[in-house]
Amino acid sequence: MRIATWNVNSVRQRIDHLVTWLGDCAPDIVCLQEIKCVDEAFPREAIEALGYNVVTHGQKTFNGVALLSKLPFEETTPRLAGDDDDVHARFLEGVVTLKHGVLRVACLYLPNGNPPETEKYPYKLKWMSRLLEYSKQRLLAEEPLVLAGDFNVIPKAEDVHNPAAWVNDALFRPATRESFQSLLGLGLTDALRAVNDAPGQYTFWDYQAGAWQKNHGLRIDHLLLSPQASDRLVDVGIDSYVRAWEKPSDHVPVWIDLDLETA
DNA sequence: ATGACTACTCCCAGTAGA
Repeated sequence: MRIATWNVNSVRQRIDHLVTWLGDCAPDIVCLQEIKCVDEAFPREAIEALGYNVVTHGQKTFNGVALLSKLPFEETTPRLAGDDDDVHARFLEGVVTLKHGVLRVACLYLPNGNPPETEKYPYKLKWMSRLLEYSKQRLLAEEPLVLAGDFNVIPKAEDVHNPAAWVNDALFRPATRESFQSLLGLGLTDALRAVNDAPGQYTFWDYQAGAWQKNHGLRIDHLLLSPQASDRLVDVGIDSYVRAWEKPSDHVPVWIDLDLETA
């Protein structure tokens, strides 16, 4: 069972890349972020033609998330609980049936939070505390659970080329990193770090200033696993090669292989 | 470094991203 996450930075701009990569990677479930379109504008036919079920939670211009799955969805739920006034399309949960029980996958696009002296940063921290509460509740079920997406969090200094330049950035501020650590404190496992402790495992390179060519990247796209999922973790990969394609997203796909039997 | 890219939008200069 391969589960992937990718911030595509506009699915309509990236549909050719997405179709090619789906063929290369052959994931069973995919979490997409920043689709940047309403549900009706999502290019679902091209993806359904590859055998995927498609569920979107879109928004005009900004944000927007989608789930693709070769297994049928038992249920899908948009929006993260805890703030009825939050209209950003940043969260979509899907449940699929396994041979024994279910697998729950939450696709998330966590707020960026910059500039940190504006209301954007408190919004980010509140969103993270809502995610913490969601995770606490879901972990009580003791089921395979995957939180996958663009977290906009640099967890540690080894996850950014020049950490000193990022100390006051919303992606790397102490309060941001502490909130991410509290997720791990609940018993969630950072999948990449479970198999690879090397520095520089980047998932994002800015478009500006030759960041890709200089390998000035960030690790901000993550898959967090409940104990029932991390027990089944076999492999993790970062498909950084797509960043070298023409007109790429600034993020690249990250995937995990879980040894789970399907029905 | 006032910067750099890319994508969006009541169409095109302003906003957002990270």
